[in-house]
Amino acid sequence: MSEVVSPNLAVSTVIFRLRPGADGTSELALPLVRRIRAPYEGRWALPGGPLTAHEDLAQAASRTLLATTSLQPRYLEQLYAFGQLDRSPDERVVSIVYWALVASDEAERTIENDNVRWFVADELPELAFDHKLIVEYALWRLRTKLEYSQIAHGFLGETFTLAQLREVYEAVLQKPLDPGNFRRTMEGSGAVVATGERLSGTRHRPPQLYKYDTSVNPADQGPLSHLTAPCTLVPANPSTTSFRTTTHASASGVSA
Amino acid sequence: MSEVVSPNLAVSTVIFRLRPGADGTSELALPLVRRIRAPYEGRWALPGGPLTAHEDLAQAASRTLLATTSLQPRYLEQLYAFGQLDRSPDERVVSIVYWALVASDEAERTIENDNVRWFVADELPELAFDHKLIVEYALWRLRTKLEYSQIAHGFLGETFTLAQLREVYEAVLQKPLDPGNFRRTMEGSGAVVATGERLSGTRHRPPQLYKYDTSVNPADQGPLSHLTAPCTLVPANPSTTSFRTTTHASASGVSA
DNA sequence: GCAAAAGTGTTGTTTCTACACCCATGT
DNA sequence: ACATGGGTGTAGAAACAACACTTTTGC
Repeated sequence: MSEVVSPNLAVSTVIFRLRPGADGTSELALPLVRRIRAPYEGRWALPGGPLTAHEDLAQAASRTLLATTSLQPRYLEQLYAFGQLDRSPDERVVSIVYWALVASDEAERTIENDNVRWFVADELPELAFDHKLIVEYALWRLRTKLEYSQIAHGFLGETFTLAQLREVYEAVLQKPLDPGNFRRTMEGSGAVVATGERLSGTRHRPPQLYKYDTSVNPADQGPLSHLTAPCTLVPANPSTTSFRTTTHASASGVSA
Repeated sequence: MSEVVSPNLAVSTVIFRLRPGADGTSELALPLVRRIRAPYEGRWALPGGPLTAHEDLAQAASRTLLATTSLQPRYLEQLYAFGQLDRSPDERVVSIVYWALVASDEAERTIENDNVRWFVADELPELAFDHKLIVEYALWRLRTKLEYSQIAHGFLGETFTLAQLREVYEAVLQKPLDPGNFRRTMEGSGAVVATGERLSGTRHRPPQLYKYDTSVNPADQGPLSHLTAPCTLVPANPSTTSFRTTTHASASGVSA
């Protein structure tokens, strides 16, 4: 109803994590917060809030994220600005939406309650505003970008096995991948490098641990890489997986 | 200096056209407008203006575009929202930037004067604000997207020869393409369809005229295709090239 | 030994690339 | 006839996909 010249500006974020699913594989999940005022009171919505005068857009995304869900993402990128006239029933609101990835261990720290909850990405309740459309777009971007960039490690800890990495791809793309070809592709891209350590405690041959080669930053970000993806390099917490790591460098390592 | 909670919201557009270059090939050009007030008075800047309360983001882009350069683009898509704190010296301004393509004949209608001028894309003057960065990003997007989508016809008229289409690719990607392979790729993608007409008046074998198959809309837009690219389908004006078209359907046509 | 996943090798298919060559028109 | 780009054919290279097979651990 307001006749202000400059519409209200808000920032929201679609956050993704992977969590163990029912059938042994991982499934995509995202956190929603329940609205506590009109419009759409009681409905689930994306975490977000108004942009304040002295913060960046990405800063605003991080801040509202932390405030509503207490999450700190490992990857954060702008998704799209939504400004349809009718997206909010009363006032005119333009939302600049970000999307983010968090590692599983970080996601565990969420305090879930009546107003904050993780939902499986393709079993969402009715959402407020146009948030359903926004989530669909974010999902499309995630799936598309996974195939030509190195964002997958946003879901993982500092080190990981190629099987874990493959599981990320399989969960997001929703299709099985050939382990042999996957290994070759990953090692061939140079984006991933063996640490020399191995993971023991599995009931089979201990797999090698890998980490991302941060020096390799292929041209998939564009001239805005320094602007859009400052959070890509946020170091992960030490892995809190239930496996132990041993350090007997094997002969078959790629680069020691 | 303003302490408003909601920053000012502006919309700008990076518009591209192709025009005949010095060496016989085409070159990318974009229109800039001269600023007539502080800050950056006298500097060249992207066309744009404030978002008003009763218009869409894309509408605002179209409106300001028409007002400042009297251009109507054939393709319009959101590029990015720029919101750095220091991008304007005095007030806080968040700019939602679009990028657009116009056909050559449409571009001819620009009324160039002291305050509106086309510049070759990689020979720009000093620009106001962060517009240099914005143009670089738009250029990157154009070049990237050209390779996996069907936006090239945004530069062309309703019908065109494959040589004209190839010229678009060569000018934007700045590298020569093999005519034979280009033809096969284009025909194989199904995005382009022969009209049956041919272009006469050249001093060699008359090439076939093609048009875009509008029914083919591959999944390169995402769930927002209906939202982001409403201008993609704007029909072009009848071709005003200096060639004549004849209509003798030849036997070697692909589909009549 | 057996199961199970790690890791390597191989083969056939598809796609890409370079380039040769014929075709149809204007001059 | 000849120059010029339109249009087609094709052989080699590279990338991809499917799947067999060997290795190393826990049990």
